Amino acid sequence: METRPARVRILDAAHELMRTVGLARATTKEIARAAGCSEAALYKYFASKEELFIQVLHERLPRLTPLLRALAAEPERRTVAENLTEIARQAALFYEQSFPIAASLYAETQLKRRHDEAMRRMGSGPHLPIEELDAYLRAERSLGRIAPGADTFAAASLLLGACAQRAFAYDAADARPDADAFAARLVGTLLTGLTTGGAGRGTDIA
Amino acid sequence: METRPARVRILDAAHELMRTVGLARATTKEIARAAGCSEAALYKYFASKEELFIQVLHERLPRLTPLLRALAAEPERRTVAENLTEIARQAALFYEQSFPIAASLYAETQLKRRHDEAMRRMGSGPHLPIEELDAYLRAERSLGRIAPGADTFAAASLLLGACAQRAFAYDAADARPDADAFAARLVGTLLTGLTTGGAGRGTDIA
DNA sequence: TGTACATCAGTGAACGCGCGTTCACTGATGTAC
DNA sequence: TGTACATCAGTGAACGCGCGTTCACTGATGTAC
Repeated sequence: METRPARVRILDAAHELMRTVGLARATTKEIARAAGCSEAALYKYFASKEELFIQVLHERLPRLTPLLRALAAEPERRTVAENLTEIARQAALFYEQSFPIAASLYAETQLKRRHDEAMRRMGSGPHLPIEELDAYLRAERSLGRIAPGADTFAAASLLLGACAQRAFAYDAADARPDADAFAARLVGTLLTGLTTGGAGRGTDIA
Repeated sequence: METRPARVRILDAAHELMRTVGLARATTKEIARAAGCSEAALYKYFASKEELFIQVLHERLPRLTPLLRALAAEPERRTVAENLTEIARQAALFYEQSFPIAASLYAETQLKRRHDEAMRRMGSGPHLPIEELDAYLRAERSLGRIAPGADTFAAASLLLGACAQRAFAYDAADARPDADAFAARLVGTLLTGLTTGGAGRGTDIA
């Protein structure tokens, strides 16, 4: 016997189906079956199927913001390399989870536009992590822990971009790089640069 | 009066609709209307709608490979910074074009799996540009034009990741960074690193 | 040249199916007296 | 305590619609004699 409230079960079922079979095949019939209720019950909790999907996007996708804000507020608890490696690791996992669902919005331009606008009203959106990492890096620069001329926006774009791309570049090949090692290597290269030093292969960063 | 062959018109129409209204609303009726033929005509050229989409993916999406192969074969025609900036610029435009359609496959897991497998058989896929850029960078390392200890794979992931993310991070905010300036800033930061120098703000790289 | 037939690109109209959504309803629980 | 009514979470069955696909067909062009 299922004890969680029906609304929660429906959201979870929809989320799971969006991940596994994709937005297009996440039908009301399948969602109801997975949630253990009737199709009609969906409409007691959500005005429409589109409304249900919007709620899944709001309530079920993870956020990167808490970590980034926390580090920007107190950068000095750890070294720059440690902070950045933790960010990259979490970002890699974040995108791995959220990317497939976020990407599938491109198949439904109209739904995507609704979602984009809702994001904009909340001051949120997929560019936010970049801005927040940028803010963290500016804080580090003020502290003199990275070079005074460092381009913090470019660096934020590079690091988060690599983590995001990891989510989709490797699932045709199904050999995604391990998140920990990947994070360490990215940070090593980002800190040192390609022209200088021979800092080398990631594992000696941590 | 339309003179191009019907097959070409159908592929173009499907491509255009996939970009504009999305995979889910690119119906046979709309494709036929845009191509200026009947729905029945689609089935004279393609076995099914899914087959048509697969062909669009094969025949209409641009490729990054030619540029990357050419630079890997003859790196010394220009400086490393110039080569990388050109790569980043082209990659930014490449992802801007191909990303929305590629992403929408996540809504149709089954179609995506078919496409992924076709890619794998051809030895292609979204991880290929990373490998090719990696190969180019190894060539540069052999020539001594970048540091001997440089992590070429991490660098390739950073640069292309940022270009790919640019394609989707900014279309909710609809204020995408200009491709040229963005490319220059990324390369500047990637070459110098965050800890060293004060190379600064991109424009003085080109 | 004319005629009979073959080929070919393409169509209009229909088909069945699965979808999101709605409607009238039910059975369990709570409440007033 | 018993009874009459109200509320509430949820349902089975049906609805109309739009979809991908198919079928029998057409009219134009090519070809053999």
